Amino acid sequence: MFTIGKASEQSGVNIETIRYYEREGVVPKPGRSAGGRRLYSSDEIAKLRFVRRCRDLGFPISIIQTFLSLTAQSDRPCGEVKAMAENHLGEVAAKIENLMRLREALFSLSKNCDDGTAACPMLDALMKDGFGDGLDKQSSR
Amino acid sequence: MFTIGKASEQSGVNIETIRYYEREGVVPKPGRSAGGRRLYSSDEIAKLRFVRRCRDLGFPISIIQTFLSLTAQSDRPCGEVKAMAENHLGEVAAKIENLMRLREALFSLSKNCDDGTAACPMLDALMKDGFGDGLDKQSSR
DNA sequence: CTACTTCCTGTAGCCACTACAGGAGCAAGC
DNA sequence: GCTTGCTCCTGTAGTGGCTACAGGAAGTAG
Repeated sequence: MFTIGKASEQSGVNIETIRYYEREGVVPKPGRSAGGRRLYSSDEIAKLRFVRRCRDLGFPISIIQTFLSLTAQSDRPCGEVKAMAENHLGEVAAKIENLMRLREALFSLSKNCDDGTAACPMLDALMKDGFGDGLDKQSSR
Repeated sequence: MFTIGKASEQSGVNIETIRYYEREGVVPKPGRSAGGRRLYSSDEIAKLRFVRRCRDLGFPISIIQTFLSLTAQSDRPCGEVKAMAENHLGEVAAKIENLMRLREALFSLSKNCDDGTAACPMLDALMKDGFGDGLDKQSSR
């Protein structure tokens, strides 16, 4: 059994984040020592690591909770998992496209700026009436 | 002079967001009608539109405030603006790279999933010990 | 026994909004 | 003048996913 510090080290999840996950019910409450400290088994640490990897892949907590309940079943319904993963993959791809359009817009705005001169053409373009209002929101968030 | 609804329409900024920007001091407080309603001039609406465009480009509010104070100066120090824009451009490019790595990871995980079968290899891979802990955080947020 | 580290709970802050609740102002039609 | 319905007002709370304290208790090394 491991204290929260060791669990954090081994799972790669921040201590505060582990407690947050516990509060939110993402992972089950661990046992406690006589002095009231959390004690994690290797299995519980594996679960934390799983959550972190899913977060690194950009899955939201709500999806990860579904994943966790699926991993708890002896048969792991692959179809559902695949569908959610591919849906997320689509979102990631869309985000990439948006960001690439954004990058182009930023690039063409900034390349007109000559260093050092007054009357910045980039700010002017953003102030003007007709300029590109076609960028998607959410793109960079 | 325009009420907040018209200002919202013309600037593309949500009504609630306009009030939020006012509270936060992003844009100056507008005048009021006898009945206490906000009244916006065309200039103030242009400022709101400027903020929205910058947000669409992914600039954080703090940077936009700097932009606004720069546009208020008669000479607009282009060097500074360009530096901030290029810095942001770098961040966007980094985000794209991270997301592309993410997309690859998601793709290779999900393509091993055959629909319908039990024992999902994707979930297995994420549970296992040795699997890729090399993905960057923040990448999809 | 002391100093130091790790842990505990609870709360507040981050970003940039968004979503109410409960009330007031205002324009058009009758 | 009165009603209907729309827009607007303030203030507060919620979103996601953490992160950062404050103030105290437990454990450990010398």
